[in-house]
Amino acid sequence: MADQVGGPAQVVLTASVARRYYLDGRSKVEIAEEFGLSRFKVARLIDAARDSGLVRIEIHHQGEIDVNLSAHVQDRFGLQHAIIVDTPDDHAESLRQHLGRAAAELLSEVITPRDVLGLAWARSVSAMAKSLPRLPGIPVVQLTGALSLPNDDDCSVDAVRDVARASGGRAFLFYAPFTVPDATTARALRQQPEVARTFGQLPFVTKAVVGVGLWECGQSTLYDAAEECDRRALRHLGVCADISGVFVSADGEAVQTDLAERMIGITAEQMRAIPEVIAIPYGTAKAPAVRAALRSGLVSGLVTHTALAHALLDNG
Amino acid sequence: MADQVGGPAQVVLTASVARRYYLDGRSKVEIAEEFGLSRFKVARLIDAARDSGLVRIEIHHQGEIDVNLSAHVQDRFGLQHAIIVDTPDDHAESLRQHLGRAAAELLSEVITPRDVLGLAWARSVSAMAKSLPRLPGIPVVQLTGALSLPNDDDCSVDAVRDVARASGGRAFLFYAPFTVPDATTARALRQQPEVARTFGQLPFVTKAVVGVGLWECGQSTLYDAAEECDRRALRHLGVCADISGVFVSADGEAVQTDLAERMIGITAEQMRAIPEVIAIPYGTAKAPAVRAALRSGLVSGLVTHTALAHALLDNG
DNA sequence: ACACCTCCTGCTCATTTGAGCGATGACCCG
DNA sequence: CGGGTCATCGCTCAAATGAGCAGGAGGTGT
Repeated sequence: MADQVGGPAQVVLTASVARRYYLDGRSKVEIAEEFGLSRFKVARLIDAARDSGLVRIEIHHQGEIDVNLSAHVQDRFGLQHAIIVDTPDDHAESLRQHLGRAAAELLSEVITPRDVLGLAWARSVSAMAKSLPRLPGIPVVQLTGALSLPNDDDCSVDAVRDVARASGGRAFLFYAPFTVPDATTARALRQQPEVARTFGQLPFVTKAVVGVGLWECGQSTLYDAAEECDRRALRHLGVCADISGVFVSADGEAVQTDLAERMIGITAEQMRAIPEVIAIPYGTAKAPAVRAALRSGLVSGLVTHTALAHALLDNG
Repeated sequence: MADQVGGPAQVVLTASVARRYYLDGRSKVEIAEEFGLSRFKVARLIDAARDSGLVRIEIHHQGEIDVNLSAHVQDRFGLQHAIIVDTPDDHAESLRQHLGRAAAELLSEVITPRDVLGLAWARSVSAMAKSLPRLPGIPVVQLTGALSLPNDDDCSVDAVRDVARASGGRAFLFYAPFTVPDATTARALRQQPEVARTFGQLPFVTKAVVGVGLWECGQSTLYDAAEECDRRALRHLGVCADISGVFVSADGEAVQTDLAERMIGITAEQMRAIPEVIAIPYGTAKAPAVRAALRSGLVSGLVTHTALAHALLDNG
């Protein structure tokens, strides 16, 4: 990379040749004829131009997406898709909107008319649904029950309905909470026609969008909604992340929990059967949970922001 | 050039492929295998990456030389060599030093042991001589007589002697003024052994370095040294530039003058016979003279600064 | 539903390109 | 001056590449 091209005449000649080759798209043979050189000489000049740094090649997208980081993350974690949105902004609301839009673009790009779409409960999923443009007429399946938030403005049922409406496909949805007080109630709820019908579609789901939570206060809506004893119990079981209700440990293993029996939602096995699961996490604090989710192999697509991506890579 | 690559997944894929191709130097076949694509698809992705501006290729030298401008000037005026030094600085003294150094580098690059070097009188030539490193042992020939400047610190004789000493070759030099009061004296001087011997070498000179002056007050040492009647006479003859004593009009034609008979220096024909003549002009005011000199075909190499180069191109 | 239409994909063949090789020439040191 | 050393140059052959073409999928407008 040291500037070892030669004297100034050599530098100018090298630059001219490199310009013709890289910018004007001429072949080396043409250039050789034009400059009265052998094509080998031209090739060596071009090599020298690259080695010396005279020719600088940059890959940079002028949109919101950090392509280099995206590719790096995708490569590092063996993902089918990774979209890293470059936004300095770290307000949760704004972040969610940006990621939602990016995820919507990604989804509408990868979805085909033969897909069956699954949507889990998450604010980021709702944000995505809001930005989603026209989709082919595909079935949309609700993956989890609903969780009420203090300032509740979205819920998965809306998202499923909205997306199904936008696509013109069938909507498999149900009205039930994500968690219930006891396993019996959960079993009963699962027997309900709408729930059973919806969960019966799970094996056919080919693409899903989920959220990821870190099993800590304020980092998972499920955690925040759980009783203290469940919080502690799951922590003791080594739960690190919840992927829209599927619990995994820091090393990516699915964790069996009592809480799961009291939940109305997709299981780890069912999620693993889905060919492509896209997660939309945000906030650097969630890095350990996202790492766990990626290690688990349950998640094959990631839409997030630069800060979290860096956090993932720094200690990944 | 519009960003028409597709959705975010497409963008990331395109960027990954482009990175492998341009930065990692992989072949398209390798990339196709790695990504599970056809090599045609890879080629199209790479084309798209270039067209969309995702891949940006810049050619920029991190030294003093503006390679793009140099190439442009060289191309525009059909020169063998053009070196444009990028210096914001426009103090004549400093400019001369920079250009002198660049010209010295150029000369030491293009000179071969079989060359015969001619040096004209000019401050820039002296500046070059000062920066000139070791040269092969070649003969050095003085092309013109000397002109005394008010604050005289250099003269061509010194330059010739210095260069010859540095190269270890023979020095053909003489001590005579550039201009004398009458043609008879000039003829007599040309008969002098040293002068005759030196001028006898002119047909063998293969490379020469000269200065360029604009035939106006303060833009040519020859003009400044001339009598008012000569100044006017030459202006009426359409003289635009003097190339170390060779007068040319704005359209590049050599101009026959009375003054030439009273000068001890190289003629237009002799200069035209030299395969490579390098000029080292500076100062934007001289642009018309440099254009004339380039048009004349007498000068085939140019070493100058960005401002003058731009001035040349703006109205070239 | 049907035909059309456009875009996308992958093929073939001719050209371009890269890696390695021997020859030539310059340089260095005795 | 002469031998050794090194870099540079252009060639050969095989792989890589680009241009043009035909088939097919998906979308669209009656």
